[in-house]
Amino acid sequence: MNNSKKYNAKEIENKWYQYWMDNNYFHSTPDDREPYTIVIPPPNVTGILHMGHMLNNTIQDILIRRARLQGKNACWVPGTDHASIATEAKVVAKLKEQGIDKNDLTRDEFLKHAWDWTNEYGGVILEQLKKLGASCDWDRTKFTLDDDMSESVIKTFVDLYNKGLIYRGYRMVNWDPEAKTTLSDEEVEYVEKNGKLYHINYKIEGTDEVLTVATTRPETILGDTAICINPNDERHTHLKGKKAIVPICNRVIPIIEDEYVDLEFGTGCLKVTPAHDINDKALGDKHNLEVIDIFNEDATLNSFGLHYKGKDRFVVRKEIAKELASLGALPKVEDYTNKVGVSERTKAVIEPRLSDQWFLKMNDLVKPALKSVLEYDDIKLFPKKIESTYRHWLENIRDWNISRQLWWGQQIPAYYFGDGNDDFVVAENAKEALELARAKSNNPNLKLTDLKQDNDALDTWFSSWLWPISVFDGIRNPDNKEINYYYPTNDLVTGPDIIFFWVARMIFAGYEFRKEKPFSNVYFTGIVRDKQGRKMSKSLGNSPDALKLIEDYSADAVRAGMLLLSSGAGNDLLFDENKLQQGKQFSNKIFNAYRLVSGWKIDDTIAQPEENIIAINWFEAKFQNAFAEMEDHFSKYRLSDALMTAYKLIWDDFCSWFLEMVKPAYQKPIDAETYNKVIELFENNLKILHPFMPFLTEEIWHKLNTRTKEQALIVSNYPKQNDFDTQIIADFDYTSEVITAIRKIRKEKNISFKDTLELYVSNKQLINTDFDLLIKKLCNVTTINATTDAIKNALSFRIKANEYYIPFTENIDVEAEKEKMQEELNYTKGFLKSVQKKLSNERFVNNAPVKVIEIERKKEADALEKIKVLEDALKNV
RNA sequence: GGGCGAUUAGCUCAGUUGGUUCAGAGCACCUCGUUUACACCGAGGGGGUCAGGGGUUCGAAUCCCUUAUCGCCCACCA
Repeated sequence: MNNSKKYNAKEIENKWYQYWMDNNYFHSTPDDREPYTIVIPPPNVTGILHMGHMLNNTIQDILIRRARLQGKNACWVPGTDHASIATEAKVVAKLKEQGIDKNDLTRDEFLKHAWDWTNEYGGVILEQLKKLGASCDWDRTKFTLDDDMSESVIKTFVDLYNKGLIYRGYRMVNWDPEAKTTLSDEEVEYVEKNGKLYHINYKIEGTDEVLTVATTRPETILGDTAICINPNDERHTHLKGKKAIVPICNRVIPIIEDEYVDLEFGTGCLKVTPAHDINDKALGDKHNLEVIDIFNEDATLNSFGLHYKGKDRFVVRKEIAKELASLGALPKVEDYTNKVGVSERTKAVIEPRLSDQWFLKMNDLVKPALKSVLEYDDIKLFPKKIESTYRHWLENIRDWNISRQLWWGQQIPAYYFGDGNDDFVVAENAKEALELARAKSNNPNLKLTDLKQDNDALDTWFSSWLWPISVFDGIRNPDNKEINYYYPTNDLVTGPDIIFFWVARMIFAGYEFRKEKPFSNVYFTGIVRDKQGRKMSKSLGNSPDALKLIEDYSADAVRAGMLLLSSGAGNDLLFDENKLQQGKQFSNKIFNAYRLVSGWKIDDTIAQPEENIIAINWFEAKFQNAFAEMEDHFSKYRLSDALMTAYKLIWDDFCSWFLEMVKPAYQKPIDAETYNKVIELFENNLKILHPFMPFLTEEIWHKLNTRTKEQALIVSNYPKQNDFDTQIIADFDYTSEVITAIRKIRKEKNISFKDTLELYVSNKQLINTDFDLLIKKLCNVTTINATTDAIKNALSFRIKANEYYIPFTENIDVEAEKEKMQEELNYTKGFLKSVQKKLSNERFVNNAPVKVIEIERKKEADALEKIKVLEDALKNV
């Protein structure tokens, strides 16, 4: 027996993880069992474990371990994401430190650096997940840039292109000047920024008059190609048909009219810069305006910027304001806050920019995804309220810009063979492209070297949206055994922040490429915040080191602690280390329960005491009750409630009640029958706790299980759900109240536990008499006798509405007790009055259900009885 | 600007169809206790006008209206 009173997790956790791996318990291959599949939301390959990952992966591991115990073929596919823009930015930054400029490298040279980086630092997070206990099938680890994954992506692109769903277009897109790439709408976030609203005067050609427009981006005047007024604006009627002169560049531009202009905002005049604003572009298209792009790709000004050429837009903004002021063209500058779009990754301010990009048409893809979630309930979202967000996005979806001006990712499989807009083909490889190009160009002499592949890479999410299919090779080999077995997967556990980036798009991909949903349930975790409710972030320094927490508290404690913190799906959780401490204490409690049991001497010659039989029957029912409750929680994805149920079952019912009831007297042996049952019940507790705290439970399982009926807990069988005796639970609840009441009397009256008390009961029919034995054992009452009138009328403590009596011992302050009885009497009378008032209300009696009225009548009768007894007792004192 | 959600004990949260069990749980707190698993323990206990106001009903934490505060998502107002 281990003499340490404390559970030492460290060595134990490493030992068991190794043991599970050595025995291949995480590995899954298709067989005739029911599959249960989860694909991990692949973390960024260069990422490290943070609190969000811990929560998210703990939940997945709980689900997968439970399924494994249920006898399903559990398969959890791990992997990482190449995260094109984030990783490329990191690599570029690292090269810069070494004095290397990305622009000086060829694509291949750059990719070599990126791969070196990935191979060196990538995948660390997967090792960290092992520390957490994640039981992923590591043999299946995937990376979104693996050859087979990339092939699937390219095949998909070609397929969608051939279906006419992918097109190339010259559009206004979100431009990240720092990463020098476009972004999808989802990659842009809007932040409130304090800026200025500049009022700028434009001269009217041929007059001395000026008109004033307001703008937050004065540098863009150099790209102005019109001024727009509202035709209904009487202030500006005289301007119709005239022309304005842009200050500084002195370009003459038309004054156009459009009802789009808001009469209320600013001066009622709008400058139109079609190259740099999406609305202006629309106006420009409508009125056939010239498009003047004044920016380079890094948002410095180009030659249209005149003497500002080469300067950054924000520098120019300040300088041009000065110049305008000196020209007398800046009548007013006011403070102004507005929402500015920034890159989700680089935080650079986005510029709307016109360029050639690839787009995926969304309208048709959305249709089945809307129906499956919102109409057929084929895919369930937890929490359900997230469905309205989902619906809103899908109903307002716009085409997806899938091209990125990056190298780290799948290169777009479009090959150009000429300078015309349409001089390109799309194919899975260059050889196929050549054939297509020859046909399309009617030039059989085209050579491979005449083809130039598109420089752009695909959006990362264009590979991750295939994840549940591609990890089973279902794109390249749609009929393979694995995809048919594991797909659709069961549960997806992810953060709500990527519902559009990823979750919705996987649903699109599922229906488009497999004609079937990718998963049945989506569990959205909340955001992990600090105690003050702030988001955890590097800059605030409020994010604890995940690995250090595992080190300090053990993986089990961290897992349990995170879950204890957690509320339902979708709710944020406020991280508090005390909860991890609670998890650790729980580990220790269980460990000590093991120590107790393991110290018992077994004697198979002694008969099983009656009270042990009743205790066992009770706990068996109690266990089934809790187990059913847990299963119900699981069915609703209320994992923290499920854990809490197990926590209370083990700590309160098993340790505090059950073990105390069957515990043999000091240095006395325990009968073999009881002992074996205790072990079995202990093991059942370990089974239901295992998904939450896998290491501790595996450790104790092996210590307890010397009968080698099952090898390892992780692959043992979950308890069976049985009908259970609810009466015994109710009887015990009643008994425990009696026990608590007796303990309370002892405490209040300072009666030592060593002093034996006499207990009398007025109505033996009330309870299962077997429980009397437990009362005796746990309360040190020698005899339980039926009351006599003499006892009833004597001074005594009354328990449970006068059903039990303990005669006063000599040390009792009789007057104080009398006073208490009087108080209780008064309260009861008041209570009776309120009940009777209710019962005398005709409308209540006429309208309320019979059941409710009966309850009130019983309350009345009970109160009357209680009053009578109290009055009698007081009289006799 | 539009949509969604929240507000219940000191803290974090449960409360499914309005009616014993509805005012709860865990933690924290208070008191007592070192009894032969565990003080990371045991036993006992206190604590809430269910955000404010109004309404429907015999009856409301629960349904309706309204006010306040907070959060999230979406949106091109220069």
